Amino acid sequence: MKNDRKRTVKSADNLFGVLETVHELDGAGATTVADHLGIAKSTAHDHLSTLVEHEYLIKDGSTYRVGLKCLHFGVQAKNRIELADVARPSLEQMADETGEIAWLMVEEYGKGVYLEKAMGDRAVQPYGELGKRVPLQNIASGKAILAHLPDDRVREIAVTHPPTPRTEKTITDVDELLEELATVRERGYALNDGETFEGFRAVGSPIVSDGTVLGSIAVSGPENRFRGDRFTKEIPEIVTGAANAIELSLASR
Amino acid sequence: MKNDRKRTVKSADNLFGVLETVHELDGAGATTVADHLGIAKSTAHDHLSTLVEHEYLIKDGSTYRVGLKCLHFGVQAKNRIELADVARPSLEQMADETGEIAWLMVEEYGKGVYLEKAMGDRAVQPYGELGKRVPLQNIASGKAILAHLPDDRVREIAVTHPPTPRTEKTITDVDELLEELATVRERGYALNDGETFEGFRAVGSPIVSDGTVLGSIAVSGPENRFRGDRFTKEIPEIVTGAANAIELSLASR
DNA sequence: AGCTGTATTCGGTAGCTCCGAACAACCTTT
DNA sequence: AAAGGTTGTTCGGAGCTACCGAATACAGCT
Repeated sequence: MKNDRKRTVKSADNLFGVLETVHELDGAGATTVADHLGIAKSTAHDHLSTLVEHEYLIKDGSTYRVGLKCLHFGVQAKNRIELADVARPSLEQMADETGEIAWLMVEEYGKGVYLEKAMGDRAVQPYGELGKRVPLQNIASGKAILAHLPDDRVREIAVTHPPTPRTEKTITDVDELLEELATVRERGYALNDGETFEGFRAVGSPIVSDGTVLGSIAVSGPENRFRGDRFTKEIPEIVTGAANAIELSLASR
Repeated sequence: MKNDRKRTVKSADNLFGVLETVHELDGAGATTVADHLGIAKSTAHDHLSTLVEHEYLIKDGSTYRVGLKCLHFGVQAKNRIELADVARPSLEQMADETGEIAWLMVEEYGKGVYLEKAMGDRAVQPYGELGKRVPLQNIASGKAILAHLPDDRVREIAVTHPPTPRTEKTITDVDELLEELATVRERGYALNDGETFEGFRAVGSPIVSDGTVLGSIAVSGPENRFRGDRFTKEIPEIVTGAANAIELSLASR
């Protein structure tokens, strides 16, 4: 009934809950955290103190903030991903050629993680941030990745991480999604037409090696610079070209 | 006697212990972790499972590795530090002018954290990595920071985080350290003459604003390129110049 | 001074953590 | 292919602790 859950350390729920709350709110006090998690103030306080003692949080007056300790963990994980190194020059080239922002994304636990970015000279940044974890289904780079995962995994992800419908264009139906993914697979790139933010578009392409998808790259920008041939031909060509270049560099090592 | 420790969540010791062990060993299994921490295999296993459930670790066959979840936490903490943004151009300029590596460091919990780096065209990287936490006393950037902290705080740090003597030049005596810090304060920059690695030198300068030290910048490289006037005049001038530029940009916002 | 929101302390018990020992899975070795 | 070694994993239970609630201590208002 309720105890089919694995044998885990229960206090970790609260411990990480507190840490993640402080992160989410970008700094918070004991009461705020307690309310946010529905636990007693005193419990929140115990956990906050614990996290300070272990140097994961910093106490700034009476608000707590996340410290830098996690940075090294994340960087280590990122450094292990060969793709991040290899993709860097291609990302910069894409940013240069288009003037927009270029992103590198990988999948982890059914979510997309932004690993690298390169800013073009006209780049605006309305969404996304290094390390941010986002649903895969309603963004170009996410769909590029999903297109190369088995159907049942896609369904699983769609169920466990339903996207918050942000605009009326957000895809919510799984079958509709799978259909679009087939198209993506066929033509080699994915589009985001205002599904995340109104007036915001993107083109993404997967990085595939030995039949498995390692991640994806994408270029995004405002709709007025992403229309007509530029949206359906020029930029897709740049992005798929860059993806191919990355795949080649990966193969030759 | 032993219970003057604050009221904290005890299982966090093991939980973070396990996480940090996996990080330190760059991937490990249950037995390795258990031995490393001196706890029961089963306990290590429970905690590893817990960390996987919370998506902080990734299970790769039978070894566990740190995942990307922490990346966002660290990036948030870093983004909050205005200095990181402001220093970037100056770091790149230093790297260009010297051809070596330029670093930005801040202090947290008595340790130095590498926040940014810029690579010159001859740069070699023998030490340090983004987010890495190192003792402050035996590196140029660390001493630059310490020089602007109150003496008793320096003593406290020296006691709680004694540096592992890596070469015979490593300073271990606190009074000797304080004396050197006075010199640093006076001339405006700190030196590292093979104290961390044999044959490796560095020049560092603090970033001070309103009388408090926010962090430091440094340039490091092999001894054969860091000698004579270049080590005692040229590079110090570049570094202190860059530090001043950063302090000015910080003041005008 | 009073009031209203915070953070923080602390006693006590329901419930969890941790160990040890058994089991399982996977290898080398013979 | 069986034996032996190494690892990961499961599970019962004793002892400790995480959690709540109530009390207390601040801090900033009016």
